[in-house]
Amino acid sequence: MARAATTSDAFNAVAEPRRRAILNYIALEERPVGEIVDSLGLGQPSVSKHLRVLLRVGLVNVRRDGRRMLYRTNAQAIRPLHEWTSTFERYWRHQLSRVKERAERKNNPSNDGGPEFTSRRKNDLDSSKN
Amino acid sequence: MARAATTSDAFNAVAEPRRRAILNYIALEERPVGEIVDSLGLGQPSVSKHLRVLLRVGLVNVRRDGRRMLYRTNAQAIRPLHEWTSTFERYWRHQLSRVKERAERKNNPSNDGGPEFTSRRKNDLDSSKN
DNA sequence: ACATTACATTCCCATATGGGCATATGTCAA
DNA sequence: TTGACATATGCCCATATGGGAATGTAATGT
Repeated sequence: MARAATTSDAFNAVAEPRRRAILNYIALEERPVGEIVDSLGLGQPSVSKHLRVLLRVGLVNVRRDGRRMLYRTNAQAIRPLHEWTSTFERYWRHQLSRVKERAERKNNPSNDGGPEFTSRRKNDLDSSKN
Repeated sequence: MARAATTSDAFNAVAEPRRRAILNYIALEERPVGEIVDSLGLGQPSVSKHLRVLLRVGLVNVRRDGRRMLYRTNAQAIRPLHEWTSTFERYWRHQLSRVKERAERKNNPSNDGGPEFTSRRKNDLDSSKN
């Protein structure tokens, strides 16, 4: 099998740089396809296809206005991604503090008995199934 | 051209469900490849390949321990994703409040003169280049 | 040096895209 | 109804994967 279909979820949808660009562009206000095409300098069919993908995963909403289709980012659909990344927040904080300690130790060579930080040993944390 | 290479950035890397699973699994503590294989029920070559991708974009770190390779999630590399999703936080909050208003209006039919929320009109916000 | 363990790579193949072009659709203006 | 606009789709092609099997490689034990 190949990669999971791009249309399957928000994670795949935002993996495309242009789709992120589109989401950023229409986050504030709904816009017709043509404006997106002009602003981002992409082909019209290309933009329509990207919008279709974004629509499928719920990342954008559409509304018809005459012959134009007004798209707008549906920010709520981005929450799952935000939440997933948030679960790592505590980790990068720990890691940052360790980096900080190392830096300080370097400036002040006196051994302050701080914890080790480079190449952690095993068993310093519970390893039961995530 | 086809999709941008998966190895190009964190967004593409985490688009793969298994890679996210791996990141979750080794977020707390470094683990040898074999353990990841057993725990996630994936093929060994497959896991090695995913780890290689994650390593390239900096989402994991490695350390050799005898014949084993201990991988661990480098949470900091996830910050960019977290920050990107955060830029939409204010939007989904607005959207949520609008949904809330609609719900309240529905329960209390008296027109409170609140703002429109369904199908916004054009020009209600500056539309200059993002 | 040889067998074993733990991973990393390489090959091959089916499939998912993404872009550009041409064309089908839907809508509004005469 | 005909013509012009604004989008959406279909088609074709080059390319990027991802998985599984087989094989290469590094490190350990005897």
